[in-house]
Amino acid sequence: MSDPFALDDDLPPPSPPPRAAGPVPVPPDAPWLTGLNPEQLEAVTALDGPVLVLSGAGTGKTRVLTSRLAQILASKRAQPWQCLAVTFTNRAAREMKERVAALVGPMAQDLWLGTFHSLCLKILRRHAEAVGLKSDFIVLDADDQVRVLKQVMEAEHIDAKATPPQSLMATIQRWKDRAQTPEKLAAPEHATEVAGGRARELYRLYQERLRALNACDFGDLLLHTLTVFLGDRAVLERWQNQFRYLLVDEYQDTNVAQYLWLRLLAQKHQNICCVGDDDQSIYSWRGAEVGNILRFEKDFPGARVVRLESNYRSTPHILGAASGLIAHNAGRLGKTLRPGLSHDLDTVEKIRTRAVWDGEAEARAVVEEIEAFQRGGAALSSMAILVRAGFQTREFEERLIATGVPYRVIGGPRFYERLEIRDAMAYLRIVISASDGLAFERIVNTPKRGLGEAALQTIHILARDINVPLFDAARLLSNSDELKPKPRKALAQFVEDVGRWRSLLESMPHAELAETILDESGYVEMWRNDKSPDAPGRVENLKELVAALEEYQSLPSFLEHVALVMENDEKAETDRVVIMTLHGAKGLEFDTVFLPGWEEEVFPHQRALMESGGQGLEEERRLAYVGLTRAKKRVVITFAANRRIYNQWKSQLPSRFLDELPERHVERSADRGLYAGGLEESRAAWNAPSWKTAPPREAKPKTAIATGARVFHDKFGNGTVLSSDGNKLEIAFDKAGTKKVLDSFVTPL
DNA sequence: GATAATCCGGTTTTT
DNA sequence: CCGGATTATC
Repeated sequence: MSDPFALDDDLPPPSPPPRAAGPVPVPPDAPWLTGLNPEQLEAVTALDGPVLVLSGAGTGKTRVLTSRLAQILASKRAQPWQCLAVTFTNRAAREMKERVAALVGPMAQDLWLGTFHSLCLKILRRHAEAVGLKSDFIVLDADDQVRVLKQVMEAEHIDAKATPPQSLMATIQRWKDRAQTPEKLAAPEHATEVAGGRARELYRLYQERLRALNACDFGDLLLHTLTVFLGDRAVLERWQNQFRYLLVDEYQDTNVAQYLWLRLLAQKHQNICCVGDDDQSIYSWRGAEVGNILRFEKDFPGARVVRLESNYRSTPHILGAASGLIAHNAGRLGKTLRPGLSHDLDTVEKIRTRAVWDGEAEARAVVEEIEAFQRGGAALSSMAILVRAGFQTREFEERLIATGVPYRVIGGPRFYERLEIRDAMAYLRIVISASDGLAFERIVNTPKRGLGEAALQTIHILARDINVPLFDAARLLSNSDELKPKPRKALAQFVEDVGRWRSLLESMPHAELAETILDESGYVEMWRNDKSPDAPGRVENLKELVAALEEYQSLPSFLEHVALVMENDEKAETDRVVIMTLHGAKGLEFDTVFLPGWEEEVFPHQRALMESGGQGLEEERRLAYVGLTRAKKRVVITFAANRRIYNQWKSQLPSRFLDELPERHVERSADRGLYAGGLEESRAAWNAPSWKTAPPREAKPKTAIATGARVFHDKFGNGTVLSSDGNKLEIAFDKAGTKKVLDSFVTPL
């Protein structure tokens, strides 16, 4: 395999950093410099040349980043637009922008500050032609990506069962993460593993298809930008010259493509400052390379390394527990978190572990504690339940609902990823841009207009033959007699509708236009008539979408925003407990953190354990470290002796991580009848037969179902049997109408 | 082309 | 065992 870090192009040796034209000394009492500890001060003021900041959890890395930006600007080393600051999430970007603005004022507006993807998009818009795109190319989200790939696979007669498009997509993403274009993708060894050896070819075809659609996916934003830089020295130099100072947040999460991107841009001035923590690297499964931290000193010779080890967030017990745990990982860069604040060890709580009987008892225990803290005056929003995986949230939700404690689950399907929202946006897209083939496909027969596979195919063939967008092909077909009268009429109606909406683009306010489109297309109507239980919610969401539109200048600017910012803007906070995954919690902090489910195969997760080489386990351990270090005051870890997984009872073994917590920082307890201890004790207890058997399921007597009987169906609810034919029943359901159903799907009432 | 039955998988997730 | 996605059937 070729070295993914090798760049095709021979880059010029870095020229010595040019003397900045008269940097100005910054007074040491500048507001962003006061109160910094010596290491922080060094990280903030070492402006010239490469700097690597190894920043442990809670050591003030955001403070360092924002202060450093303020320092660069105040020293007049660069104008705001000559500074590039990169984050991974929009949330982090927003926070940084706000905090810099607080220090330097409106100048912050002109910084190049954003996520890798948004910055790449900004750059790529100017050089799109160099990679075969027009500058108004669209950015596909995950859903559209898979749909495109699926089409490619179908055209190539790839068996979708042997190779699910999803998994090939994941493979391609990983290639893109490592900056492997189809051409560069070295060894055939990759290509042979997946899709019957044709993965590489499919990758190439997928890229071709994207280009034909004038579209790119998230990975392409980076990859294309790299291609542009490498393909045109003048362009590269233009950007290298502009960005005199680079700052990178969460550096341990960068993938190879992002790393190369940074290295290219920093080559000229060498003023790059990366902030990261190898112990918080928890995204290797999506291409992040912790190794980028290790490479830094090699690729930027003479780099200054600053370690931030004073923790201003957590108590000494929490830090001790977290440090003791993470010490079990091999190959760390090695940092020690020290308490940066003074604590009275007599009053500070040890972290607590608690053994409980099962998941229900766990939820009860945690919620009881939450209520107790609340009675003690703690805000609910100061407490969080951090789970390993999404399925764990349910029992907590149930318990919180039962006790009436307000809560909020972070994560889950996001607003702009919902089916109805994506459909609605496809309508907006096709109105704005007739050439948006994906949008056309998505809604041409939604709601149903009687345009089936046959009609779609005719449109596709014509579009391909005369090389026009699908919508134009549709227009031509609606005036010809290629199609049968019915679909032809439906298509003509659709084309006319879109044309009418398009003519309103200029004259009608865009939110109103969107409302009109959703109304006249019958799309809202479709959901109003839908009897499924989530239909009313979808209608609500569509209303919300229209409301959200008001906030934007125009439809295109709205769609551009949505392409990159797929987050929910949650409304103003009432006081609620948060439930979220450990991954989602990175970068946040809470007074009290509950860490449930510390059991072997739950956490560390089974799949991580199966991976070879212990890499998976180490990442799980880092995840545990992230969890512990979210807490300011106290941590409560729980683990259950029994857990129902996929509705099957299993007896659980306490997580090995429990044994890795240093005893002096931990207070262990167990609910009545349970062992408090670690692995050894519970191994003995494990085989006790008492809890291995789940209560046997009630056997259902098989009764014949007679005409007129009342029955229940999982999907359709209660109904009355009208007639039967062998094992087939015709049933009039109370809510869902009359259906034909097999008797095995209903139960007599 | 719509609807019902069957199959399959079942961590983490941003952009 | 539950649900989403695919397949099978009318």
